[in-house]
Amino acid sequence: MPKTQPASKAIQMAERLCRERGVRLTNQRRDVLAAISASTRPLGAYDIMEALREKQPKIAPPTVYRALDFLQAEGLVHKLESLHAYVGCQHPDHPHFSQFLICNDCGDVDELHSAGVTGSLDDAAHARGFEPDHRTIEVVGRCARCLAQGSKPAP
Amino acid sequence: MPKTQPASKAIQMAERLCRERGVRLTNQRRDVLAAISASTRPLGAYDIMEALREKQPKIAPPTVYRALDFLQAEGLVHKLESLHAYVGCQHPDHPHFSQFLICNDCGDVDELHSAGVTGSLDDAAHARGFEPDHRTIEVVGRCARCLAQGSKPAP
DNA sequence: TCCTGCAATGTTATAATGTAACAAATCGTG
DNA sequence: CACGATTTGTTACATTATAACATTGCAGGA
Ligand SMILES: [Zn+2]
Ligand SMILES: [Zn+2]
Ligand SMILES: [Zn+2]
Ligand SMILES: [Zn+2]
Repeated sequence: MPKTQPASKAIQMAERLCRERGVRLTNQRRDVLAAISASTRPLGAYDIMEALREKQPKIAPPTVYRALDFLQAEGLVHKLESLHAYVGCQHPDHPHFSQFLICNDCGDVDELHSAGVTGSLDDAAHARGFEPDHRTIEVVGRCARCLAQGSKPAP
Repeated sequence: MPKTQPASKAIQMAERLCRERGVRLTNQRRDVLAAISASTRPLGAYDIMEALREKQPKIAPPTVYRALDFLQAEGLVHKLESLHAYVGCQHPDHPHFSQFLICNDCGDVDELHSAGVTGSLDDAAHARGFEPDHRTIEVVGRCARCLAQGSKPAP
């Protein structure tokens, strides 16, 4: 199951959340979210720019990065630090901390929300007197499907 | 305690480990490790290049990145993905998975080795049929010292 | 309605990080 | 020394991200 949520659903959800929060999901921001949501893979900022270039031939990096900043702040997309790429959040309607499973073979990304992981990490931090703010938790390996078939479907 | 290990100790340890493993800690690699170990903060690749420029005025990026690749492969340095920077490993003499606590105020980095964190993360991954290979676990927040004094000692 | 202030976007240029490709030097070994 | 393999040098370029300032668009009040 490469994607759990169709792009249109993600947009509808984002519309609703932004309305409720009194923030503006502008056309730019919606288009960037749509590009990310339409992809089965994480997209880099410049990939997104290419995707938007049809509608906006003159689009430039700051436009994309600004939209990404907004979408991240609203919890609508997450950045994968180890890939320099962005994915849509699967549960933007409630706050959460995520962990990401990134398949080395097929490139699929799975978003987890394990309370145990976050809890043990925060415990370890608190034991050093450290107060966590933002967490980056990413695991690279092989997904169930690729382990099963032992091939590399999408290089 | 910004650093637990003096630079000279880190070099000695690296010398020993590389000898035991039959790999070569060349001058380049030692110099890069020394630069990282001498710093109380994570260094970017270009920071390292600047640090080496005294001895080697003509040094270029590939030289630094190659040394970093070697040092990472040997577990002598770790990369902090969220900072695009590198730190020396505090326990290079035995294999381990690390977690990093990164202070937003003073920039200090603490390397943890919590079996609980790694265990719960691997459990969560296995529950999805995922086989972990490499883990990136970084927490940004405020360290004990900065929480205590409430100021920003080194901006 | 029209002004006005702020948020958002456009635009240009550049910074920061990282790699490809090939040549030259160096090292260990027979 | 000759050889192959590893390491380093060198040049050029690719990728990711931001600074700075101009312009546009939207909302709320006079
Ligand atoms: Zn999420
Ligand atoms: Zn896979
Ligand atoms: Zn370590
Ligand atoms: Zn601190």
